[in-house]
Amino acid sequence: MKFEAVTIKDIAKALGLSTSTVSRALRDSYEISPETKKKVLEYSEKINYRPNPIALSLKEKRSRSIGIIVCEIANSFFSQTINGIESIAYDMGYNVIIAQSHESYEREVLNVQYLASRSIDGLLVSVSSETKDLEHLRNLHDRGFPIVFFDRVVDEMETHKVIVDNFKGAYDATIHLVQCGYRHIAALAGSEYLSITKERLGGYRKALEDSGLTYNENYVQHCLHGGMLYDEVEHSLTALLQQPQKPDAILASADKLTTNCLRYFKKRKIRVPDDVALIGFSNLDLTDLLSPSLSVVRQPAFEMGQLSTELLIHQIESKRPVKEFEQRILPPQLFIRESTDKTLAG
Amino acid sequence: MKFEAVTIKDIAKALGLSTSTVSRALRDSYEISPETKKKVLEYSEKINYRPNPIALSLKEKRSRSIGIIVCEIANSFFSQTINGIESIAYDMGYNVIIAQSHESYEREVLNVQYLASRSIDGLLVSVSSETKDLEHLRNLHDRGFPIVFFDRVVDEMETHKVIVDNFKGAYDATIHLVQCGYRHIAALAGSEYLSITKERLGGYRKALEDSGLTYNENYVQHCLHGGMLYDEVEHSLTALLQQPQKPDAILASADKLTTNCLRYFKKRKIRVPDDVALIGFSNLDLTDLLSPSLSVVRQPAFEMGQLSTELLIHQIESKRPVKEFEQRILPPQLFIRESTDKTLAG
DNA sequence: TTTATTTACGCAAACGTTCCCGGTATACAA
DNA sequence: TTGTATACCGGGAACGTTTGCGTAAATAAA
Repeated sequence: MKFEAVTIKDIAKALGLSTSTVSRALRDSYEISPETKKKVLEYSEKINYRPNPIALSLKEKRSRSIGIIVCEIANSFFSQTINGIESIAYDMGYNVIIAQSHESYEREVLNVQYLASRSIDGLLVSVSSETKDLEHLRNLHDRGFPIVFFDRVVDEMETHKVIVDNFKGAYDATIHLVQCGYRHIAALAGSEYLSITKERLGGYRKALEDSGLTYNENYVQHCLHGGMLYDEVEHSLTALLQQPQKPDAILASADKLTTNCLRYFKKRKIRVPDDVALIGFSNLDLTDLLSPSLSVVRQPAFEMGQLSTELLIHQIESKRPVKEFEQRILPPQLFIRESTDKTLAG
Repeated sequence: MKFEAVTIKDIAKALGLSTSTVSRALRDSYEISPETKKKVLEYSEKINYRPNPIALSLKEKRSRSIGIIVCEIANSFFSQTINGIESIAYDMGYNVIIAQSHESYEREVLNVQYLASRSIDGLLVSVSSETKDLEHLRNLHDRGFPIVFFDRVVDEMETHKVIVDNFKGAYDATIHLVQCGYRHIAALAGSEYLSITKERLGGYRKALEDSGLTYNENYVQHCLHGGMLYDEVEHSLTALLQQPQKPDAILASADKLTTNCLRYFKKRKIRVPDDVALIGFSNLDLTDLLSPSLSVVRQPAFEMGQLSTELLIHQIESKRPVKEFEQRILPPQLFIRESTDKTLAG
């Protein structure tokens, strides 16, 4: 079933004008008499004329749409980011096309190719946790295609990047644990390939050292899929709890990691924070309703989306190739709740 | 910054052929000799030729993209539905453009116009909770534009519809409450305009009557924004708890309604289920981790997305106008946990 | 050898829009 | 009367692709 829309030709025919005249009348050109303009405007209003964006795209060699690649939209952080992206994009006359990698490198590559072939004007990317090789993106980038990374960025490419201060987030969270009296603090981290993992582990380690605690390699476990798979988390936690000196606190460095941690403890009837404390990175808006309520490091997701989009559209609309790239770092926020603070339990 | 892609003309020029020959060679037409085909294929592979979808769309009068309108992607039910939609759409060579109404009628209308003007081939809609007037959709539908409703459907329009058996979901949940011994069961419902609200309240009422309990109007409260605004929920719950006979159980008929209910009880230190039991519709995947763990009616969101998309694409690709429309009803699933079952408390 | 058929390719129109390059009609000055 | 602005409008190419039609050469049938 095709859906026939009204075109500029229909208007021209109906009014006995040429398409060029109609086009100019619609764009309010000085070359068209007021009466003709009025006729054209009224008639196109009447038959509800809408310019065909496809035809415009073909002529202008731009589609006024941008692509987004994230691992999962069913992740609070990313859905909040997307809200930020949309708010700016729609205001500036762009629409967004969202693609999910589901943390798979293969799907990420396919998505990039797919979006590129759909002639989008730019790309907003947060890489999958499996991504090591960047050829699929470098390819585009080298040809001058606008790409902005957010959250999960890569060092190897020179583009705009918008991240949260992951080092500080993890540092503050760890210091908080130390202040609460925990001395055996383990880290449950995401994929080793990810920038955020490295930065967060860096903050964790520095906080330990600054507190006079020793950094212990065996206290750090990685989950390649960032907690998407419960089994992975279970495996890592079991390993941590089998250490000669059991950890008394855990820093989880991703949303799903944090909640799956809690799920594990609940299953095993391990009490939080009495047996082990838990703090994690999370943008869920019901961490306060969990049992126990969760202490979290929260990221300004909406703002990250907005900022990334502004940078991207700015680059898209820039006349000259952009050579100077910015890296913006936004502050995380720490929320203290029952899962780390025994005095709050109740 | 524009991004120059390689076209069929470039290939033609380089190989000393006409564009038609190149085009046919690429489509493996029988009219082209094997040698020419080989040359064209090799060269276009070498320079990484990708057909321009914009040009194709213009010619074929279809964009191979479908629009989705939901209230909020940061809602588990909808993000799961979108996953289902994407899984089918991408398989069938369509991409999806997502727009959010944020439960605002005005934004829904704008989104419909925007998507329609982007020449999408079809629309997947779950209306906003404010939507009463359907002119914006009927307009398109009357002109033969493919539209499929899911979850929040409207009676007034003849199209494919995919819903969950809301009546049964609410009925089963209410019967469960009765079986647990609750006798004063209130309902916290969403917007009165929504199909799901009516259906769920219908099931609630029937279950009460079948159990020999009287349906009490004062036990039903509506929240126009479906729980998006905490204040609305607070207001409704306060009204319910001020009834002469305080309810001993509540059926919440939307995701945000359910969680905000819990938030309210937590704030007021109202114990669940001891002071009041709570069961709600929800697709969150951590209702088991809440305090107390939540009894819920869960919807097959992913399947709804898949099914809706299949129906839509089928209609888009149908040669003749589709006149016979289906309404598919999927079964909900009941999960019993601590918030209603005192024997599970722990 | 003549005629018919096949093979392999090019030309040009079309999709909807913009915009450069004209053209014509009227008005007014020389 | 001629020249020349000015105001208004149309023709047609272009964006990248597909496709109906035409046609030359090569081959097969007569």
